[in-house]
Amino acid sequence: MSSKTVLIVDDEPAIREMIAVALEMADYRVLEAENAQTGHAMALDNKPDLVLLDWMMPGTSGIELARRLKREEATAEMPIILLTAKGEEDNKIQGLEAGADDYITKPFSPRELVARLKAVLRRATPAGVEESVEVEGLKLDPASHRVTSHGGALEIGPTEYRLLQFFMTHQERAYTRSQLLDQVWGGNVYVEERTVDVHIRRLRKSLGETHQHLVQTVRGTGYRFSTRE
Amino acid sequence: MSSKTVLIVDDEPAIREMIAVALEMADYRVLEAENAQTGHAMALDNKPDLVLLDWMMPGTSGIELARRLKREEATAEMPIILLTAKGEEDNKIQGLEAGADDYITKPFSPRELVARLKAVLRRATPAGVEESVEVEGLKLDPASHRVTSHGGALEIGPTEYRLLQFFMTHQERAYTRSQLLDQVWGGNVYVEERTVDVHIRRLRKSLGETHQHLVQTVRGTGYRFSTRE
DNA sequence: TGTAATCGTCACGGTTCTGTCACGACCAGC
DNA sequence: GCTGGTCGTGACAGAACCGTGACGATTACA
Repeated sequence: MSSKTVLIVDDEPAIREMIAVALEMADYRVLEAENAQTGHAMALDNKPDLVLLDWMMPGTSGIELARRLKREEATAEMPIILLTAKGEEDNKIQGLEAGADDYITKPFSPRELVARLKAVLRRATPAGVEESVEVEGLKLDPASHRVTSHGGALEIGPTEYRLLQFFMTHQERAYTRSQLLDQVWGGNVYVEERTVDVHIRRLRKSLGETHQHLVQTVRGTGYRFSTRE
Repeated sequence: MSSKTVLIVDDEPAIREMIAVALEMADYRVLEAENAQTGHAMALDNKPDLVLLDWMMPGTSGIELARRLKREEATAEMPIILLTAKGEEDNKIQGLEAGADDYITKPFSPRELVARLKAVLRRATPAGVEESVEVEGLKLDPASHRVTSHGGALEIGPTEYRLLQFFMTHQERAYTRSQLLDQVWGGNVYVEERTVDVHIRRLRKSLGETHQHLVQTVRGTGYRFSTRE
């Protein structure tokens, strides 16, 4: 699960900093902008997964920026959370009408912020429907998150599951350890290449005698999933 | 099409009468209550198809009653239309947040009332009443709001009930904590993901030895309801 | 108003998973 | 047979993950 990017647009550095720290601790990537103009530009350039917008800012206000973002094709789907000072509750409806997805009143706790942000992101990212794959009686079903061999369930760990899923959807092609780390582990983790070997081993073990042969070593290169040979 | 029942809750007899006449002419069955307490009781007893609720009433207010009705399982699905005096427009959002389905400002014409009432009813009644589900002797019956194990009643809390209902109508599929929060708790609540674990625990406890195995942990992902394995 | 039920959160501990290492088997070319 | 490189394998410590009991807060109900 790759971490999401959040753009913070607020004119007060202290607030930005506070939010940034909270979000980074929760494993989000953070971008900052100190006014609506640069915020707008960054939203276009970096395509963040969510925008945190201060209501009151010198120059273009947050709500105005929200309207603009919602109006433009490229950013219309981008979830927006408005930040507002206490006592401006009445503006809530205005904010929501401008297209904001949620609305947080200052002061707020970092916990609350992260929780609501998660909730908004959850709503915004519809679950993808993945098809199940089957090969020689070996079946992987993403919906139930299950691997079966001729109907019987297979014991398989999380990483082995992802590895197998990748292989079954990318058959007949050899991948280097490096490529597998990218695809299965996710781009920015530092892991020894040999670690792949260990998980290949574990995957083979999980697959058992019946299906071991599907995971093939390509000496000098890496591994391959194939029914042939 | 059998005629629908509408419950009117308003402290002014004249208004009740006016509405009642309009509705009866449009072939609705009408129930009347003059305060929130009896309104609440009648909503439970008579299960009207829709509730017309005056905002301002002596004692418990209409909006408060709306909140209660939405909170209780038995009446949560019941559509609510709030009636309010002119000039209280600002409260609109409050009303909608309390769970009201529509909002009519006095004074209104009988024609308008009936029209909007029809619209709400149309939206609110999707095809099909909820059917009871049974699996391996475990039965959940939405009508009676009961869970039984081979006929014997099971102690189960509200949240556990909703969780079980969701699971039983979505078997064989793994859900992340996040998805469960969306589906069972409702989109915009801000709750820790681990809270799901706790309710899973409570659900398992309620299900007892006999049915525990149906609620399965999918390590690294979430949970699943399944009869297999 | 007090009591019971329910809820969300936390902290602790057991279990499982993960990444790394070390050792040895295997392979190709000399 | 020797050699350098590659891969399989078992072991292990730390991290991640999940189950569980307890607690305070809120709400329902008498």
